[in-house]
Amino acid sequence: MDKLVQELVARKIRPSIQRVKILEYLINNRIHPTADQIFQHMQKEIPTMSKATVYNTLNTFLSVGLVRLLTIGGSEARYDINMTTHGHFKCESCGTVHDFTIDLEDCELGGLDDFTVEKRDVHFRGYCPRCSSNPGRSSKC
Amino acid sequence: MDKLVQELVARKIRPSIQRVKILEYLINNRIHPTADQIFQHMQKEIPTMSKATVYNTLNTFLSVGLVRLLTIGGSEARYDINMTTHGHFKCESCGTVHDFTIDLEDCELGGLDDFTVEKRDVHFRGYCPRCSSNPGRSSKC
DNA sequence: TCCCATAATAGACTTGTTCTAAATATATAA
DNA sequence: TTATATATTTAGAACAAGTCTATTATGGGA
Repeated sequence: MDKLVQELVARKIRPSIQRVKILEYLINNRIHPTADQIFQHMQKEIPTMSKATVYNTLNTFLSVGLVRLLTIGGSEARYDINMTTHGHFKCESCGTVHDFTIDLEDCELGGLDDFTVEKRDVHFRGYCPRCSSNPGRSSKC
Repeated sequence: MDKLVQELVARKIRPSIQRVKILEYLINNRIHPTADQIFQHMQKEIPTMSKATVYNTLNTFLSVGLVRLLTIGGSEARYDINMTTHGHFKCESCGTVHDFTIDLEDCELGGLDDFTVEKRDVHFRGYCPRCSSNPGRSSKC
């Protein structure tokens, strides 16, 4: 818990109970959760927490580089506390998001002369091992 | 025009006026438009066209692989009629989306054994040449 | 302890997209 | 042709994700 508080203080974020709990959830649940998943979970811990607080907190975390925002596919914003370089794979059957390693430095690129590239995202989609071997099912992995 | 009709018929899509006009727009305006941009434009050609028709048509095109859906960054779905392999760069200043070439075959990947990969998207963000050389401006490129 | 700034809350609001039911258009079979 | 079935379009309601606003709560420093 202390570690979490320090993580926030180091980034000049006041460690309110709400923020610490959300950070704790992100660290312990590396499932690239949506804001709503976080909100649902928080209701168990702090029943009075509002959705706006979840969004405020996530936006604060984003602005200091504590989490990254993923937008794979449709209408879902997902939050990832793993800030190392990696790609994301989303299963089209069960919806889970998995990390994979990728080194874009190896890649031949063309057409980006004079562009200033600041962020690189790689999103793959398809079927995870579990859904690949169980075609037809579309429940939770 | 005939070519457009054939393009649709070849994919077993009935070539209604609305569909042909939307296809024509996508082919002639390779700006990765949003549904709303398409809708705005269509109002000039077919003033009675409803937004639902724009979405219906785009979803039909998506389902037969005539366009691809891009979701770079936030709340904007964009449609791309260029189905060749390429990456997308979005300028964080002016919002335009640019294509670039990339060959993911060259890339070292790890952690995707047993995954069935069907779609690969590469999204870069940063500043386009114009905005890079005009820091501060955030209007149209 | 009292202030002041910051943060949290509830709910209204906005935006993008889908859904629904009715009207219209098109294709097919008699 | 005409009748009938099917597909498409339309307008607006419904929905969902996220933001905004006004109010209340919190917590650190004089």
